[in-house]
Amino acid sequence: MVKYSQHQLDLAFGALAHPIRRGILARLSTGEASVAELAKPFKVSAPAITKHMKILEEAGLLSRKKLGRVHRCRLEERRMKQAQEWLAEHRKFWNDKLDALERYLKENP
Amino acid sequence: MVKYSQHQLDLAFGALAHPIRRGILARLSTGEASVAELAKPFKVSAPAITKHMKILEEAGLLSRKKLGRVHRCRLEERRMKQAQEWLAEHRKFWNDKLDALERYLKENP
DNA sequence: ACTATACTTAACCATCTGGTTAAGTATAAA
DNA sequence: TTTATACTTAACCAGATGGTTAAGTATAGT
Repeated sequence: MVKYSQHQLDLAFGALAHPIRRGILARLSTGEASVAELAKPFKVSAPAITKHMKILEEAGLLSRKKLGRVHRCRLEERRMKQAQEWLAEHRKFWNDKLDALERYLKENP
Repeated sequence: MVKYSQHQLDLAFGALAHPIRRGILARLSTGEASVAELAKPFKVSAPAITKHMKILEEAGLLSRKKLGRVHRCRLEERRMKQAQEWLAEHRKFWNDKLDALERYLKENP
């Protein structure tokens, strides 16, 4: 069952594969922000942030509009949800296994 | 709140960012398999599969033991769960937004 | 008009990814 | 013992990632 474009999932998971980009997404999950605000916690150059933004944007996880010279950024929840759902599709199996694993670990500490 | 090594998450999400590797994981979620069995659905060379296996293994998503000349592969549920949980940590926010989005889309088709 | 701010683009570099073919190792089967 | 099977390693290549510095564009403030 292929619900979403494999390529979109590639881009979404690839975008999640870097701590700066996950940090940006985490920050955005609490509300919109400018590029400068998103960049603040990280000690890399501005162009490095621009590149991360581009990867997030091309993955469809983030969108923005320019207000004056400030770029107002927001999460794109739909694409984010698709990544979540790929994992969720398999969660039943994994959870079955995890339940067994956790029982085992409880009984064999 | 950083529950897991950022680096481990990098590797896990990076490993999820390729359709062949997601296919391998999906197959493994239904039970153990040999490398040849995992490779079967994909029309790439054996060394290409070896590399995908290595990426999955280094991400901690997959383990194996050698029985004779066959490598028996299985999912590593714990690491898989860590990736799931990073998303889950943010799901509350996202779901709030998604709920709002879906209400909006229902009312503004 | 000038200067500072917010951000991007260009050019460069090292490393990783994702594929190939050819060759190698270890086990099983004949 | 010879051969086939299961898989890996080596060597190569193209393209993407992730960082840098230097320079550019557009808007805002003085």
